Amino acid sequence: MQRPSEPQRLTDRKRAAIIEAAIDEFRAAGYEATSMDRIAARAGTSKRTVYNHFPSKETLFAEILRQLWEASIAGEELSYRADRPLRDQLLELLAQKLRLLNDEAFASLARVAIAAGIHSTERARDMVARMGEREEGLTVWVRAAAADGRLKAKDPVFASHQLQGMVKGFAFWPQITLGQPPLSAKEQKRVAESAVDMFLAYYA
Amino acid sequence: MQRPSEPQRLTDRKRAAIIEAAIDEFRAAGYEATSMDRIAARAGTSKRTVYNHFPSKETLFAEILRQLWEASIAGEELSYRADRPLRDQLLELLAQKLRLLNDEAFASLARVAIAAGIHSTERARDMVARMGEREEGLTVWVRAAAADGRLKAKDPVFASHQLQGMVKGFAFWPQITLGQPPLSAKEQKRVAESAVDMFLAYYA
DNA sequence: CACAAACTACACCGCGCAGTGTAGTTTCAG
DNA sequence: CTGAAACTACACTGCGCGGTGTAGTTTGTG
Repeated sequence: MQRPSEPQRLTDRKRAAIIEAAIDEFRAAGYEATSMDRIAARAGTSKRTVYNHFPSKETLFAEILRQLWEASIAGEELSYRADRPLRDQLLELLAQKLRLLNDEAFASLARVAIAAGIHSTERARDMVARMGEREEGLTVWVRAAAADGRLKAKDPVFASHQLQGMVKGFAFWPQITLGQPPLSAKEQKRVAESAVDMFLAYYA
Repeated sequence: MQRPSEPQRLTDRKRAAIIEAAIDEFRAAGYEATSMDRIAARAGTSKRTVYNHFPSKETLFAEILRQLWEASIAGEELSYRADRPLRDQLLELLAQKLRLLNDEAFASLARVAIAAGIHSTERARDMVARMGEREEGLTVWVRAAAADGRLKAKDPVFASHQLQGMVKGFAFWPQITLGQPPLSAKEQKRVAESAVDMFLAYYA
């Protein structure tokens, strides 16, 4: 028996190496500027092997996006609890969100996906659908708290987007679009607490 | 005498046509995927003429960025007034901001610039500097209001980023990265009012 | 109207890329 | 140990790109 992280079969190792190399290259240079020759070289395989695994650059790219997406949605859902303070629950929710946003795997996905989506309308459509699901965590919580009478948010989707906007403005967009460094633990705490307090000052 | 929008000299008309075509092409396909042949064709000139005006694709691209940037900073500054309600002033500030975010010229710049900056670190550095200035309008207002004792924002930069985050989460990032349609006047109003009220509930 | 400046068509170069075909070598399960 | 499956090196095609050079035409000013 072998650990799945180190596959025994040569073909699996090669495939993994190709995907890893492709992630690095696409992330560093984007879709257009990345060549299959470079990917093959970095993966330590022949170009032919790359094409034996993936029929085209487009296919390989799609697989990368799929893998990164799956890697990024490992987080578990936190559900509303009527017996706990709103502030504590929201802070936990945001902490989870910030953990995701600061995760390098997720950031890679976002950069590559956004870069790809900016130009290709159809690719952008794919993203819209997927992103929608991911936002749900916070939204359902807000909806539950509102239904419980503890938040006066008439539109949970709107309210949760407001809250997320405040966080992403510090912890996501600058890192994705301007290559800024991720937030430190201290900064994360500050951003989350301030956002939650402002949110509750208005909606509680 | 001739209107500057329709230059008389052939060479000026050609140059303008090239720039216009380049904006369209770069916006539609990004830097890498746009070819000089296509730009020339769309501009209705020969490729040689393009190269007579701009020594390289890179130069042309830089000029596009410069032009779009200048077109986008037409807005005048609104300064803090001690004799007016905070809410009214903030709403005006945000309305101005939303007007800019919804402006097609600005959106074009942002899309092209972000697409360019995502991969090239040096290009991203340029953007950081420029964007910084642009944010200043709201920040100086917050600082003034805080100095006047009407806002308890200890960190004006942080507070103004929070406010902007809420707005951009609806009116900027979805449009830039996911190709979503701009906000209607009604939606803009809602976003601005809700953001300002939340902001004041916390900081006033 | 002459003439310089600008534009055009077009051929051309070198390059790197996506993708293929082939002939030979390595891997590894039965 | 055998043999199929997988990998490798490498040569090659076709294409589009950025950029240049040239010879001839158009434009518009003095």
